[in-house]
Amino acid sequence: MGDSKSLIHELLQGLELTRQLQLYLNVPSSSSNETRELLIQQIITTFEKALQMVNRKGHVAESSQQQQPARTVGIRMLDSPPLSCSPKSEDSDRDFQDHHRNAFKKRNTMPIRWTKKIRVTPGVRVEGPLDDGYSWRKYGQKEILGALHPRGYYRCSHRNVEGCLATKQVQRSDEDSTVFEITYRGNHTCTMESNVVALPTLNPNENQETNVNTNLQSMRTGLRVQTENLDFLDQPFGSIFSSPAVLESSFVENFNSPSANSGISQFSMSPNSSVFPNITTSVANTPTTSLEFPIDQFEFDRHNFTFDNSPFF
DNA sequence: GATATTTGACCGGA
DNA sequence: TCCGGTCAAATATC
Repeated sequence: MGDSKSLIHELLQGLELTRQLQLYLNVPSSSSNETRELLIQQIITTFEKALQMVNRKGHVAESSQQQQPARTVGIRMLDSPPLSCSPKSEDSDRDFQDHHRNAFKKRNTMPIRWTKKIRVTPGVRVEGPLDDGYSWRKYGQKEILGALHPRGYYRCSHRNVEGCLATKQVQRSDEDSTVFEITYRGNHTCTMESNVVALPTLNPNENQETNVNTNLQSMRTGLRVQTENLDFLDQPFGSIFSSPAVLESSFVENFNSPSANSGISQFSMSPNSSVFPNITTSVANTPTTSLEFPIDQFEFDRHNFTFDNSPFF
């Protein structure tokens, strides 16, 4: 029963992605090129998932008594960009807005959730604002049982203005204190483009480094990548593309330097210290990133930095 | 004064 | 009942 629904959902998602791709084929720009590739990737992934479901269904039918190992697809999705986001989720978001007060008092069970890991390595200072392009406001911090470090809770700054319900949680890894795990929840429904640093690509496998580098260079040159055409970001699948391919820094300051606030953020981050250039950028619209970090180097953990969804799933 | 952060209290799912 | 997630008042910063 649930499998059939999921299957239909995946197929519908593939259909929707295909339509979006069709739209993007009419948008001649470099950023949309990357978006197209991303869409293609998503479409492939979606149909792979659908096939997996079909296979699993068949397998279950063949041996109905055999226990399935904890829904591997579902687990994957938990840590993935919100491909699990369904057409239904738009209604869900609306519901959240209608009843957001009640809804957010409850444990956030939003299915749109994905995690990434970021390693912060002391040593080399790189300057520049590097966040996920959104403005976050911290609304809570909590000690987590069994965790050495508290978990920070952030919500989109535009929540009040536009009712954007995106949230994220940031927690420092117990095993490696230089690693932060960031869990994103919900889609950004805000249209504050000024805060959106282009995140057009999301290939977590081979392009991650290049993409981030590209984004950094875009920021470095003061370019702002147009997001006007990324209307689908507000759509159920949107967060797939708004998911942070770029590492953010806002959490670091809250864990390391809660007071410094210069308006210029300076920090380092590179998958390879020799790859990433130093960056200095003013980020007036991203107050949470406008800090000078004590952390000298901000480094992609190329092994840990993952959407855990290779390739997305 | 406006805005952001901190932190203790509360709520509710598991 | 526990504990993660959120609220909201107090506080800090600009």
